[in-house]
Amino acid sequence: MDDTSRSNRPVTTTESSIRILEQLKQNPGGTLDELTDELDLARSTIHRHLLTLEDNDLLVREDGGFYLGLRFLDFGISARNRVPFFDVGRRQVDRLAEETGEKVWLVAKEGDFSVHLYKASGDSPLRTSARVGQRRYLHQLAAGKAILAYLDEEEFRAIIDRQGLLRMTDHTITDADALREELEAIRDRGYAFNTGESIEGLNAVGAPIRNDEGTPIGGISISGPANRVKGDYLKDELPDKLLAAIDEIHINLRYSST
Amino acid sequence: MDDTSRSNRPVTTTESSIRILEQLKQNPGGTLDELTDELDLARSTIHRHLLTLEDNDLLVREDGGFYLGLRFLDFGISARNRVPFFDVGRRQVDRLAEETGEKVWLVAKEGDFSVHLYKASGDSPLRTSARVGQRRYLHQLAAGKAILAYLDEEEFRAIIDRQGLLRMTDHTITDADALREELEAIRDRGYAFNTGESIEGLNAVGAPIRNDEGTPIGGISISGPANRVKGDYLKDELPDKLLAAIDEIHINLRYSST
DNA sequence: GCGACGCGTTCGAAAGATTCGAACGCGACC
DNA sequence: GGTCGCGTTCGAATCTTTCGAACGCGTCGC
Repeated sequence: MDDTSRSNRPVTTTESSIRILEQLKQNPGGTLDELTDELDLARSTIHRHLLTLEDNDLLVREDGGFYLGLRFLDFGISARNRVPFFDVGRRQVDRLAEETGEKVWLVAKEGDFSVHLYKASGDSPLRTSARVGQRRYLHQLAAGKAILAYLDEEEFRAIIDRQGLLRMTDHTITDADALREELEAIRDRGYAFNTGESIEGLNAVGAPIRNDEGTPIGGISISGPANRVKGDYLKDELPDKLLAAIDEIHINLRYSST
Repeated sequence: MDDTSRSNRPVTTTESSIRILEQLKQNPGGTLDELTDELDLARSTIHRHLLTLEDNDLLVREDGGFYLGLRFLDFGISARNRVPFFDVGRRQVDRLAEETGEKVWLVAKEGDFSVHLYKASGDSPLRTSARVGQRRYLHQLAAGKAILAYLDEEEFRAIIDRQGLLRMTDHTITDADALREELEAIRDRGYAFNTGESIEGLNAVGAPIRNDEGTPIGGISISGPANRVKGDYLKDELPDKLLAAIDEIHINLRYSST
């Protein structure tokens, strides 16, 4: 561990609280004893943290278990609303979903990850595991690869170094050089494809949302089952519609920039 | 301060972190110096907290300011998804919005408050200040009053004692006895009205969602401008539709209960 | 009706992390 | 070239967290 030796160590108390919250997110309704088993902190310590977090409405106690408080929803929605392209992006996502009938996602880049901001489902009954708020690696998403393609080399390399290229399916690109090639193709086209790279049998097109300086800050993807979303529909029709939506967003961003 | 003397004091370090986050929610993009002014903590202390929170993706640094991280969205959506009636409730809210064309809210009771979980807008262009995630006092909402009406006397009294009856408009009920009478009427009817009690010119009907034991755990409200939403439409038509939706939810809750 | 179990709660002492204030670095602006 | 704004670093003092053990209370089983 290199963090341990750093002179400006993090605030470990806060980190303990965070770890408790993370654990409760993963295991909703956990009890004090369960948390003690899982967390390598003294029972009484965890208890004090729980009391504090409860006092601050960050967690609630129900039916003999602890749960994340809905106050997180306030913080979360608040964070989302401040994403500069959220409002415009959402409108375009709704429009795309209606137009295509497919599942359309709006995502934001934050740190090394893509965060799912908003989804519109069209009328596809497709039930994926994706949920608003989730973070995903950039390399395993259509919109994510589109974002990677427009990052400067330095940041791209840093992200790959830190996060690696985790394999999700047989089609996931896990080789840095192969990814570099792919990103070049994406830059040529202006958009990215995802053919079963995150979920087997799920195809998608993605394009980046970029700020005034051209830095990618988010993206949109249109996805559907591989047996229907393929061929010209996937290669031409969807990208056309997608790019039109992205253009709209970019225009709006230019005008509304402070 | 009576908290200070309590033997089991809260974890003050965590509370400092929370206060920093609250401050950043209120004042997005704040700088270290701004936070120092506002928070009565040493600059270097706040700095260490910021680093820690940043390390944990709870906040991000952008354009020379600190912002809440999108990780909160993950926590928040996660918390919302665990509300037992959320899925069913959302479907019914969508249906009601489509049926009536009005603005429909799904709320949950958490602690002393109502939390806005989900909204469907129908086609009303009405732009209220309400947002998903926000907390409101129970006494100033239609759904909130409906919830209060079915709480046991003990909890009702405790909430009023702790929170009081804050006035929002001239029509807000701020007298405990008047509220008691109103709640009795609500119990007779099975639903509650809100006639400009939270926002001048905004009327609403609300009904409670109750668990197996009859304890209210949430609610639904249908609201619209007073000049249109009034008379028989408000008094009969909307309540009928609302109660039908609530019934649906209750039936679903019975079946899906563990 | 008695004992054991699960769960949350409380306590005091020991140790360890947080807090503080001051000083440093860096860039931008004038 | 000086100053302002902002983030960063440091070491010492102290205040708080942490720990483990014990307590209270309800519930289940016998």
